[in-house]
Amino acid sequence: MTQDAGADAGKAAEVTYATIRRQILSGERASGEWLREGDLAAVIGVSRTPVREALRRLAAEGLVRHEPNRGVQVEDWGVADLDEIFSLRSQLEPWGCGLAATTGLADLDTLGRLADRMDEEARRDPPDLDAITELNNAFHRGVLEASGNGRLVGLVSSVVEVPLVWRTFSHYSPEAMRRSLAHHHEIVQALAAGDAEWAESVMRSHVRAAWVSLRDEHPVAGQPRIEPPGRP
Amino acid sequence: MTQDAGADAGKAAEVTYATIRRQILSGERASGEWLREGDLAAVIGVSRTPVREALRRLAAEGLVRHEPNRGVQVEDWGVADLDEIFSLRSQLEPWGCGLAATTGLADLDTLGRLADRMDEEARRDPPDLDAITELNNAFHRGVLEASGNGRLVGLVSSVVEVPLVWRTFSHYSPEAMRRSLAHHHEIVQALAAGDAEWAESVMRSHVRAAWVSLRDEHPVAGQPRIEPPGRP
DNA sequence: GTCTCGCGGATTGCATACAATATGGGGACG
DNA sequence: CGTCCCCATATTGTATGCAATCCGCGAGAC
Repeated sequence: MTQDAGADAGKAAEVTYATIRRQILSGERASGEWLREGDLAAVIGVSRTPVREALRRLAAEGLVRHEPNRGVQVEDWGVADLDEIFSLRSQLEPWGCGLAATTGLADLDTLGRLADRMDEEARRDPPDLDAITELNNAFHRGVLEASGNGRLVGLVSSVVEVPLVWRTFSHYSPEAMRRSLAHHHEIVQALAAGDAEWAESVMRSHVRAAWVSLRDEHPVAGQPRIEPPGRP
Repeated sequence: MTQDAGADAGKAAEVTYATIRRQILSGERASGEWLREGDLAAVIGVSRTPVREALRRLAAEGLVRHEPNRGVQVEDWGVADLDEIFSLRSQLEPWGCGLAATTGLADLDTLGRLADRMDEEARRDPPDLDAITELNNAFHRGVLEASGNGRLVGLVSSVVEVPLVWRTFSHYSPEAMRRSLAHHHEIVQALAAGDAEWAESVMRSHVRAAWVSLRDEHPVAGQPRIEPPGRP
């Protein structure tokens, strides 16, 4: 009864997977925490079998680490991971965004509405960061889907599904937030104009601005700051 | 007795996973084929539990498709997938190769030896395509590992692990084969010179040549040929 | 003749019982 | 007093039994 709410999908493995995944991404399960099959089974109200299945899926996605005969623990992430993730994003997302400008697949109305709704949520006091996060992820996914390359969507998703990154907006300053929201509208305009280079460029700015914002929130004393690479 | 050979690793789930994965990549399991848990368990000599675990892992990696309450079937791939895969590769691998030129992480001796051994295998009559495939994959992995971005290695691996691509060399003409082998040596030289642009450029040529070779081997009558995108 | 309903076999999904393995502490020995 | 071994315990890995679901086929009604 702990989590199932009213209408469970009839699939124990699925709700187990969704529950644990959500708990990890929200930070409810701390990095390094051991996930015992028995405990999870008892809490969620299923047997160990679907729990094992869920843990294997999460391990394949890189959210948890599976040590044979030892158990499963939540993966831990640091600034080095942030650099890996964002250097990849700043390579893939601008490219996909540029493609999306010319495929004609982009649903500009939907993307525009998502950007508008993010503006609304941001104006609330206090802003609903979870809602903004969800809208932002939907926006980025929508852009990449318009690239026409389904694997690109999956790759970027698998890379950004990390607590630090997933909750990007929790770390934004008001100014960074405003700039990010403005980028979204500019991206829609670039896509509408069918200008691949513009679209690519805005998305690159968007991603790299996020990179810097997150880096500033996660300084690691003693570790040398690695500046985002760039052309002189 | 079917597959376990002498020294099984003591882990039924692991050997099951490895067995099925190898069968799919080698083409032994055809696209669209249904993988019944019971059958696999009987053939491999384990119970259904580790089989289910292996199938879930393979599903998470995209090698098989899992339909709830129906079963698992081998994913089927076509020319469209080839285009997705190679447009991604021609974006990621050259970038990673360029990075590898300046990180100083590249083990040039090992990479050089891999390229040499591929030459040797190619000179045999007939060439051992499986051996060449293995060496080639090790070479590409080695280059990407030298980029210093571990996630890049995983991403590219997950994308190229498709039968059509995995056995790239089975479709090469002698000329394409020679050119490909020459590229490997040139990549090592570019890395040794620390010239990122050279390294990136050679890898891009290498990947795009492979793209064209594979496309020519998998023409689909009736479907319009989509030329690889390129700048004028 | 065609459409619908219901039944039977096959297969997956889940739960539970048992076996294998790692961990930590206590005691004997040097 | 320190070290090593051994066993108790917790946890994972595997096997098996049962319930739920899906698919195909055939009988019956219109």
